[in-house]
Amino acid sequence: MSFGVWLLMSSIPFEQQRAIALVDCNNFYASCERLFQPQLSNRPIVVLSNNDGCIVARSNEAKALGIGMGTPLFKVKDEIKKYRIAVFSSNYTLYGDLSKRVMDTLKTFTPNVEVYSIDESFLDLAGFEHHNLQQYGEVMRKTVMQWTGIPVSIGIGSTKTLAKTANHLSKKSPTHNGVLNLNAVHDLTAVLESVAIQDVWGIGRRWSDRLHQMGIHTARQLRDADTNDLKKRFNVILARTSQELRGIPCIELEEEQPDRQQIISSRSFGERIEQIHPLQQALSHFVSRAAAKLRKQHLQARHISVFIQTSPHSKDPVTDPYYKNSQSTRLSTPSDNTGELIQHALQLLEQIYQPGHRYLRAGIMLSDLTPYAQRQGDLFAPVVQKSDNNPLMQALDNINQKMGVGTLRYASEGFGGHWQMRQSRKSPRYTTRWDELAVVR
DNA sequence: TCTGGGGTCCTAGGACCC
DNA sequence: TCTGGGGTCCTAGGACCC
Repeated sequence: MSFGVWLLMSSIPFEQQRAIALVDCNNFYASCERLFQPQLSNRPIVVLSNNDGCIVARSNEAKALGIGMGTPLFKVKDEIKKYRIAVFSSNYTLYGDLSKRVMDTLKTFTPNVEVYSIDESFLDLAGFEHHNLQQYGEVMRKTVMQWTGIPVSIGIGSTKTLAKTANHLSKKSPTHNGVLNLNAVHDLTAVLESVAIQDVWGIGRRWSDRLHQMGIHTARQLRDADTNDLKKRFNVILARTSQELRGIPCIELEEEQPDRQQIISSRSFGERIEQIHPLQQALSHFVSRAAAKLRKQHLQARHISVFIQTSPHSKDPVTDPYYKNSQSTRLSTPSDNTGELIQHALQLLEQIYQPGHRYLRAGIMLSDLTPYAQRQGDLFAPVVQKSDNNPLMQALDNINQKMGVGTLRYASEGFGGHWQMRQSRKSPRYTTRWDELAVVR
């Protein structure tokens, strides 16, 4: 951009304030479960992490009972009985499908949508200034509820961080009708003063502790802190957050999903594993899942790593010491071939496996990913057909897509051993399986 | 007894190059 | 005998997010 053009743009006196909305599904997993079991409408609900380990979602009733996010299930057993809390294993097939319905609904309100996570989207409302954004948000909210049955909250601000803040506030206070537009409030400073520093997007435990020590306790104080000082004492990320609170956009909307940089597949086991054989099966399974994901995105991996670990919560460090290790290797040429990647993974496992430990968790990571279309061959290796041209991988993916994940698999994955995770309270896949549809009498 | 999984970005420091 | 300085790439680790 030439200097003249820059001058011209920056001198436009009444530049339109940007408007970004953050739409967030309320207690998303709990809301999904409730949708198909309306008899639970006033009962507390919690949804568990993989392996039924800890609580990752709570309905408002469960929150009101003081059930904390991330609490291990066994610690709240009494409360669950006492208050008849409904408990579900996580059902990602169901949540993923309902998420897509919500996002599709939102896309009818503006074409510029960044799906930020399974239950959140940023919407660019530029060009909607002639609307009353408060009302527009309320219509959005009503429509999503009517079309999908999922309640959402909406926050609007001139940057992503302010939109996040608005969303946080809209949930806290019922007077906003689930929609809060910070662009329209009279005293933004007072509003930001009411937001605790740890509730600002991008400020986690560590940083909020350090900020408190520096005397910065609220969003307003972070907004007014010296940018260079923040950059020096923390890093540019925090400096950007401060700028965003000032209304200076530093984090752009990303409508196009960038290519993945890594794909991880890992799990805690249903039972502890000591032998190498079930570990081999589990890792083969993890590689299969990751490789399928890789092919779905038309990527190939150049780097693979394997990790295994015992429980960090072991009671006796002498008989049951904590052990974790990982090993990785660089492939001579990028691959998306499940069989080839399994071979590498199992070789890496040999290098780090130590007998005598009770392993709790293992996983693999594929990284250094490049699009298949841009692959570079190995000058000295025989030409191997991969991905799109590989009929075996194609057939594998096609069959598994039609008949269900895991229908066709590598023998090294075995047939379901102890390593498989516990999911004792999973609801049906109401919206994606014919044989699990809800029945109306 | 029982404590998730999958991502991103940034920085510091070492190896290496010219 | 005297032995620089600037740059890039890679990796590990730390912080964050949902």
